[in-house]
Parts: sequence; structure tokens; C-alpha cells
Amino acid sequence: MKNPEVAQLLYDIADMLEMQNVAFKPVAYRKAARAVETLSEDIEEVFTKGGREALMELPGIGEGIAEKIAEFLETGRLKYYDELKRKFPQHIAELMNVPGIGPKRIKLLHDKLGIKSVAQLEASAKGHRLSRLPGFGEKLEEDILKGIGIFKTGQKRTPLGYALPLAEEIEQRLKGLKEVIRASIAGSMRRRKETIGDIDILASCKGAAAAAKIMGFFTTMPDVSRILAKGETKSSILLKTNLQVDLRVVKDTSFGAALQYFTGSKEHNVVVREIAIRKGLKLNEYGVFKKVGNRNIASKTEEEVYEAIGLRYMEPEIRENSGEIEASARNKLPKLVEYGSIRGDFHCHTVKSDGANKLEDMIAAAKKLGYEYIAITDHSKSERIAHGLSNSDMEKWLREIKAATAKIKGIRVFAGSEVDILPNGELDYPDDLLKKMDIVVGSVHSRFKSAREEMTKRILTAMENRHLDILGHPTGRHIGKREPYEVDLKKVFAAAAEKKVLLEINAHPERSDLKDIHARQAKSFGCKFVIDTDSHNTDNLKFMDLGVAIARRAWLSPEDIINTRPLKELPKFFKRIKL
DNA sequence: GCCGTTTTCGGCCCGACTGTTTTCAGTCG
Repeated sequence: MKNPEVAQLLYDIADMLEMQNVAFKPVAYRKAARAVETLSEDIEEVFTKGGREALMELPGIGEGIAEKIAEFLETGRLKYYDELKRKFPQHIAELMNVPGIGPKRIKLLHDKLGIKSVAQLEASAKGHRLSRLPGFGEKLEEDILKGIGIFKTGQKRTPLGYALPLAEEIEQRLKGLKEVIRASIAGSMRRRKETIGDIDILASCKGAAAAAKIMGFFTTMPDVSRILAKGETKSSILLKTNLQVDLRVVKDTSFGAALQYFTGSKEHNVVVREIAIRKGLKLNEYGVFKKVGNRNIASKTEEEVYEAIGLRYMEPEIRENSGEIEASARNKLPKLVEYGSIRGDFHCHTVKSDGANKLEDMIAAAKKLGYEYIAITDHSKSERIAHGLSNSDMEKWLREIKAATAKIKGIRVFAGSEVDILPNGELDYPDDLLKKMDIVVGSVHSRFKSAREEMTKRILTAMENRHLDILGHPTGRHIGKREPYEVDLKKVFAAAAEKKVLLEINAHPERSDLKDIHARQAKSFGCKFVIDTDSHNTDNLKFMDLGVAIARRAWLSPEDIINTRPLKELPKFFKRIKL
């Protein structure tokens, strides 16, 4: 999968062109970079199959960029890029990641001081050599040092699940102020992206005095470590956890337009605004305006803003300019699976393997969530670290679960296992034991660095086993810790659809696996899904809605997801579940 | 460099904040 590499190449070119003051091309290269970045297919495969023409089918990629991508894919190099690179710092991408530094300043720093890396930038700033440059001053020098600090510590994006509760708490605090009329999380968090760079919050109020009070409250909350900016309509703070929070305050009459604007995505908004322009309208964070006379015709709610432009309301999770605007214009938007509509969890651990809570605690917690069913799926024997159960121990455990839960009212407990898919593709328990399980989740937990063909074959072989119900966390990634393993997902999806193996959307914040674009692709193969939390304690069960968020970003409907179904329908999807 | 309900040329999303300026450039989202 060379998509990230190609995208980075195009981003780098955009930055270098911008440094040369080239007009418009940087925008074009960035647009193309984003198209490659968000592409669900492998760019190399697209090119191998359809050549340059297929590349040009992608939005924002025309003849010029298609040719450059082709050259890179064919030769592993790009002459145009190498030539640009000779003129500029070696580590532009790195320098670009320092807040407060952009292409123009990088160029100036390079030309005047020969700065090529963050380390050199830091040395120059500490030696007070920056403040003497034109357009620079002492304050800017200080800010750059602070930016370098942020660059060093806050490089990683935060998994959504960890930042969301914090953001919701700040949202609630703001709603508690008497000056605040409406408040909402916006930005990538509202779109429920799997990781977020910062938290955006929007609030509305009456007048400048109220706005000033809100800003005052926001910038002096006890968990603020630093104020990055403070104005009448926008303030930014850094929390002690090193997470940045931006607050915008608008008049309540323009709350809808502002929410639409600040929710993004940027790509979505650009296209929506272009449509507005074509209709003789202008859209900004204050509303939809008639070009002639500049009259505001919609701004109170997002619904009326979209309507004024001739579009139907789109849920935030799908606002990525990946087909939703066309679907909206044609009234072909999907019905997305709803938060809180999940009726059970098929993947949980207890103290029997590596969980923290006992069987009865997990069941009680599931019941409290209003679930109709829960599957207990402790690890199989090869998972030594996780205290996987031997054949006989598992057999005994299945009997114990069944005995202990036979009389439980209000929730049905399934006895199963998360069974390792061994390197040769066999499952970690013999068939006569698997046969006794209500649910078998098959997962890869070893040899993550296998070659793509090997891993693909391993998973396809496992899916041949008729006892396998669910393919657990299908790409094996661990956000911030482990990259996904190499696997031909198209083959996996095709086989899953054919064998009726359910694909897991693992809701754990560090997994999010399948991720949105893959789940969407899998649906096009006719696959069905379950959303699981992979809970290792009772608290983890609450991650379920993070999985629902992934499903929504993947355009999945309730019927695509088996655990939206009531208990009585489950035998249709699981061979060994009897009611 | 891309693209087309303004269609093969001539446009290209838009506003806030900061610092360094004295009217604006750079960055950010």
C-alpha cells in the first residue's frame, strides 16, 4: 500500500511550490494528495489495472499529476520532486509540523540562515538569530521555540475514544454558563474521525460582552496549561494533557452556519461552497448569502443552510467529500446505523484469560447497558501472554458459562472464544471443540510481519473453516503502537461475503479495526458486520458507540450490522446459536 | 495543475488571529 507515500510526496511538492510563491499549483497538489490519502483502494493496484487514465479518474488528479504518480510507481523516483528537493531543506515535512511555521517562513529561514531541520531551527531560535530576520521578532522567536516543544511532545494524534469524554465535559461546562445559548463539539471530533489533532467547540451567545465572558471562562479553566490565542470570536488553549482546544463563539442566529463551517471536513466545505457560488450564493460561517444584495437567507440550523444550497442534511460522519454531496443532491443518502442501537456484544474477555472482571460482572455490566445478549470469548491456548485456555480448560469453561447463565433472566449469554488464527491458517482449537461454541471469533495475534501473500493465505484458510463466525480485528493494527499487517483485503472481503463470515468492527479506541474506508469497501463486496468492543473489563463495554461511529463513517446501515438485530434473529446469522 | 450548469480559458473557499507592521503577511482551520 503506497498511498501514504504517494500522498506525502504530493504534499511535499505542494509545500515546495508554495515556498517559490507559485500560485494555485500548491492547492492542486494538496487536493490530489488528499484524494490519494483517502482512497480506499491501493493506488498501485489502480495504476496497474487502469494505467494513467485510471489515475485521472480520481478527483483532483489530471494529466500532470497522473504522469508524476505513474513515474513514481514505475521507477520509485520522481525527477520533478528530486529537482525541487535540491533547492530546499531536506526535512520540509518535519519543519511543516512545527506549529507557527509554514512554507514561506521555511523558505526565508533556509535562504537566510541555511536551516534545514527542526534541530537547526531550535538552535537558531535559542541563539536569537531568528529575531533579526525581516518579519520576525522576539515574540515570534519565542513562539517558534514553543512550537518546537509542541512538535516534540504532541506529535501523535489522539485516539477519538480518549479525547471524546474530555471534550464532552468541556462542552457541558460551557452549556452550564448562563451566557451560552447553544454549544456543540465541531471539527473532526464531531465527524468522529478515528484520531483527532485537536478539539473544536462552538458556542453561541448574545453580544460581545457575553462572548468576552465565555472566552474568559474558557481560557481560565483549571485544566488549561497555556493560552495559545485569545480573541473575541476565537480562542485556543492547550490543556495539561497537551491536547489543544479551540473555542469559537458566534451569535446564536448564525450557529447553524458556523457549526456547518467548523465541522468540516475542509474538502466537504470547499465543494459545498463551490455549489453555493454556482447558484449565485455565498457561504461562510455566518450564513448563506445572496451574492446580489448580500442578504442572509439561512444560518440558524445546519439543515436550513444545506437546504438553502439545494442539498439535504448530511450526518457529520460522512462529510468527507467522498460521494455524500452527490448522494445528498440526488436524495440518495444512506440511512446510517444509530448510536445506542446495538443490542449486544460478541467479543469480551474475563479473568479466565486476560480480562480484569469476572463472568458475572461482565454480564451485569452488559445488562446495565440494556443488552439482549453478550458473548464471552476468552483467548485460545496459543495466546500464552493472555493466559489462553488449553483444550480441556476451554471445554470446561464453556460448560461453566452455560451452567452459570442458563437461569439468568433478561440477557442471553453465549459461550465462545477468540480463537487464534495460527500461521498455517488453522484455528487454535480442534473442530470438535469449536463445534461446542456458540460463537467463534477468529483473530491473528502473531507473526504480524508476514509477507502479504502469506498473511492473505493464512486468513483465507481460516475462513474455510465452517466453524468460524467472525473475523476479529481484520487488519491487526494498534493505533500508535503497531501498523496493520500486510494483507489483500479485497480477497478477504470477497471470501467473507462468500463464506458468510462476519467482519468485526472493533470499537476499542486503539484498534478501530476495520477502519472506515475499509468497512465501506467491504460493504461493496456484500459483507456483513458486527461491532464489538473486545472488552477486557466492564468499563470497556462503553466503547461500543465508537464502533458505531466507524460504521457510520463507512456509510453502514442497521441491516449491515448483525448486532442491531434482536436475539430472535441471530440464528439466521450464526450456525450454532439455538434459542 | 485541475476543471467545467461560467466548459478548453480563466477562474480557483474564506475569515480570524498574531506579530510586525503602519496597512499587511503568514499561518491556521
